[in-house]
Amino acid sequence: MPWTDWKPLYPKTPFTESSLRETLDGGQAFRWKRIESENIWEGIWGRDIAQLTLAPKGALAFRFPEGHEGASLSSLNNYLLLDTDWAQRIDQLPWRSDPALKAALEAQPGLRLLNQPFPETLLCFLCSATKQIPQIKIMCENLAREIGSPLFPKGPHALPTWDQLSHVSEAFLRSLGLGFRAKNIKKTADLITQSPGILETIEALPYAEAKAKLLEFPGVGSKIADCALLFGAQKYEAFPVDTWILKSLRKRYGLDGWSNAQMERFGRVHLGPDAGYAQQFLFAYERANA
DNA sequence: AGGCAGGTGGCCA
DNA sequence: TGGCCACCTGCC
Repeated sequence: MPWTDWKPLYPKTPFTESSLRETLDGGQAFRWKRIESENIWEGIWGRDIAQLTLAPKGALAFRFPEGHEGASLSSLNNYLLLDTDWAQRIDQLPWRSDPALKAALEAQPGLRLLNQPFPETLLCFLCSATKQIPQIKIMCENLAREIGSPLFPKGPHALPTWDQLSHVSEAFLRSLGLGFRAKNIKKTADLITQSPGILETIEALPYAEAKAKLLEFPGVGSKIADCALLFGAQKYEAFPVDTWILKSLRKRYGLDGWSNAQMERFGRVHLGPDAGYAQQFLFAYERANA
């Protein structure tokens, strides 16, 4: 596949090699891969595809497949949230009074959140239950290849839409390696297609109401709902509590014996309106030190 | 070979 | 609310 020439992008907050990797391939998104032996990342979101690489001074360079540049640049800018002042957001977090958070922030300078399409974020995280990142990526890849539409003739595939998912059987989803997640995805697809516009509605709702609606979908519990809202709907109050955050809060904050619900509440109360952003640092930090 | 993994939901006290 | 368990599948 021929690509255009590299062009520069200047994010308000600079990247590093490590923050680029952690942002694209650290568990927020599941469709980025590193091109062999080169420091190039290739990723697909919605109906767009791009390659990225680090440029001098924390800038990025990007390119698109030749002939498919279309509206991609504004989409890329929006996806990567290049105009967001992440340093300013970090400064608002309570790191001054929280040594554990301070250490996590300093370990991953340049880490940021992505702004992924909401419907596919929900799908990816429905796949994520009790799976590790490499396995989740394989499931997403299978879904895209077998059910999703090609981005352009002979091109790679987008993740399937919920409408496309509603047209396949649970057995077929199981054949893609989804296991018990197949039933949840199938049922969720049926519910979504029965209520046209429901995901757009949910995405536009305030955090608490959006979460309550998401919890009505089978297979979507508190953690998956928070991931979909944080990574796919820019609800930064969302504080997904997974096994890593559980470990982090137990070990570094001394919250032994707390329930997941209590942990969630602690995160949102202690870390504030950008709790989800802080969560991403704690998550990366805990995983790096595993 | 058997246990465990970015969880959820059902059941029981 | 809290504890316990089944649930697919693949990897260590």
